[in-house]
Amino acid sequence: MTTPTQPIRRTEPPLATRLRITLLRTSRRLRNESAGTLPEGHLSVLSALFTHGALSPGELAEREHVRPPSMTRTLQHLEGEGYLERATHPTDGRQVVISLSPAGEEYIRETRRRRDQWLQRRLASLTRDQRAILAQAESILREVID
Amino acid sequence: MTTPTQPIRRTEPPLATRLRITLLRTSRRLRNESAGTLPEGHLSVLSALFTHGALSPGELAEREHVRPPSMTRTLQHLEGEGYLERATHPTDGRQVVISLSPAGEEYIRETRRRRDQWLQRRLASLTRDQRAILAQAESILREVID
DNA sequence: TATTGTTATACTCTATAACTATA
DNA sequence: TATAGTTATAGAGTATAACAATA
Repeated sequence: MTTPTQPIRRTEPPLATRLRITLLRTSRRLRNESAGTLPEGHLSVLSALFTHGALSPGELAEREHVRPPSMTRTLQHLEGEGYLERATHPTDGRQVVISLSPAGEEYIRETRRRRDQWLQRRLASLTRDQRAILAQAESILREVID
Repeated sequence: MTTPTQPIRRTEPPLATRLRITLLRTSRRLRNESAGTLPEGHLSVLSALFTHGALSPGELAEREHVRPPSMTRTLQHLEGEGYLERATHPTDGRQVVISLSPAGEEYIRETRRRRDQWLQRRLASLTRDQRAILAQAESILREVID
């Protein structure tokens, strides 16, 4: 039993809708590419340390939008895997200073390398003009989402 | 103690790297927009039912890349919240047919509406030419990631 | 007394293994 | 005997509450 009064959709969805679908689909695929089996939240901690240098557990918890006890456990795991180094703050004995170990730095570099490669393989078939459009679109998007 | 031999980076990163950063950042923001507090995996189930119509638990498990017992629990929760309807297969008594309730359909519609609105607000300040570039970029990206 | 971080404990989501019902 | 789904149980990850150490 069909519904003959319902017309087949011919109009293109709005730009925001098209972007939502394609951006979320692309990011899902990108996130699958990784240097190992660390969950996304743990990877995100390594990434923050890679980008911003040494941070305290409290700063990491706030930045990653998790509670301090959750960050404690995440850091314990990452330290056990050898991805982190831990030091005491030079002047404030309460604080702990977390930084990436060489292995942690390599993990994040390798993950980014793999994600870039995944994308690059898909961009390889494009023309110069198509790449230019993607480059311009990236700049536009980066501007408006900040 | 600085490293004076290390030059400040002046060159633009490659296109794939720029896209990776901006697409992942945008998708993270988009995923924050939702009609409620359902976790991403549950939302994804509603979305699959919205797009593909009625599906069995087994089909949903495969499509969502989770194991059948996990899907059973997800469906139990979503059914308890009133987002699903459950029926027995007309010819195969073993199978269960899952479909969206009106509330489930509204949940997914509202989530998509909010995400589109979030994006739309950010696209509002763009020129016609900038929108055209985003539209072309979306088509290009959609082609290459499929 | 306030702040930083950890430990204790519970809840959620997912997994593997074992079980029930139907084909 | 094989298939679809559920129940039993365990393992991650995150949360709140209580605690220890330092400012």
